[in-house]
Amino acid sequence: MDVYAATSTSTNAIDIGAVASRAIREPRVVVQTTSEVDILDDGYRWRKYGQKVVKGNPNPRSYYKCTHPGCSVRKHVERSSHDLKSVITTYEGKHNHEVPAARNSGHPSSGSAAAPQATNGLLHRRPEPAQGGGGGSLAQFGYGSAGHRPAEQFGAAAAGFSFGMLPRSIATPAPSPAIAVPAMQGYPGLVLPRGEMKVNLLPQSGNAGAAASQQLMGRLPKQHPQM
DNA sequence: CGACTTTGACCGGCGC
DNA sequence: GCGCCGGTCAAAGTCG
Repeated sequence: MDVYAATSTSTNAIDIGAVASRAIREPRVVVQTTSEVDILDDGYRWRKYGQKVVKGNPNPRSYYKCTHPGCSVRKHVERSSHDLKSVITTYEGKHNHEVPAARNSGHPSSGSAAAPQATNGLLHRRPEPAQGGGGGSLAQFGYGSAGHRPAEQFGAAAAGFSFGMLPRSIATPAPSPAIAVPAMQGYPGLVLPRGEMKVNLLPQSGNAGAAASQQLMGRLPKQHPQM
């Protein structure tokens, strides 16, 4: 269970697939992160609008909406039932605005702004310690679209999405281990706080969505042989 | 005072 | 046709 966490080689995996289960035209990005806290601030402002306990998972799933006017991006956050350290965040839609400069990263120059803990994204009230028991951060991205232009759309989505947990402004100078994925060099916005990141581009574009999800979930309990 | 979280109820879709 | 489940809304309450 704590294999990847213990190895200090926290890994973020990104799975990009097309979820064809639904004819949604909004890009869907699933980010799986290993973290003590379930609030990963990606730089955007979110308003929680609901929480529900879904079947198959004792942990409640939270629903968030981007508070920016005109931006209808939604985000679902739920903790893995098998691994309490795993937090699965699902983004739906893409932001049509810049990240509000005011969160934890207003002034990259100051340096302190991108403090390691802030990187993790603690919101106002959340006394919980970030990454207490050796949480690396394993993030897994699953990308679903209508099923057309997988890679292409991914790029668009990723870019428009900023895709990361951090505004690209501090992506570079951040003293904390914010790493841009080499494989994702095409997407400057793609950054994750601490940990490495692995990108798995699922070649399919037809309907591996379900498969991808399944795979995504399936690999939770069992770790990757490589990680 | 404003912004945001919380919680229960309500609605729509799907499966049996 | 009924029941279950996931998702969203809206009102109240809390915190900064």
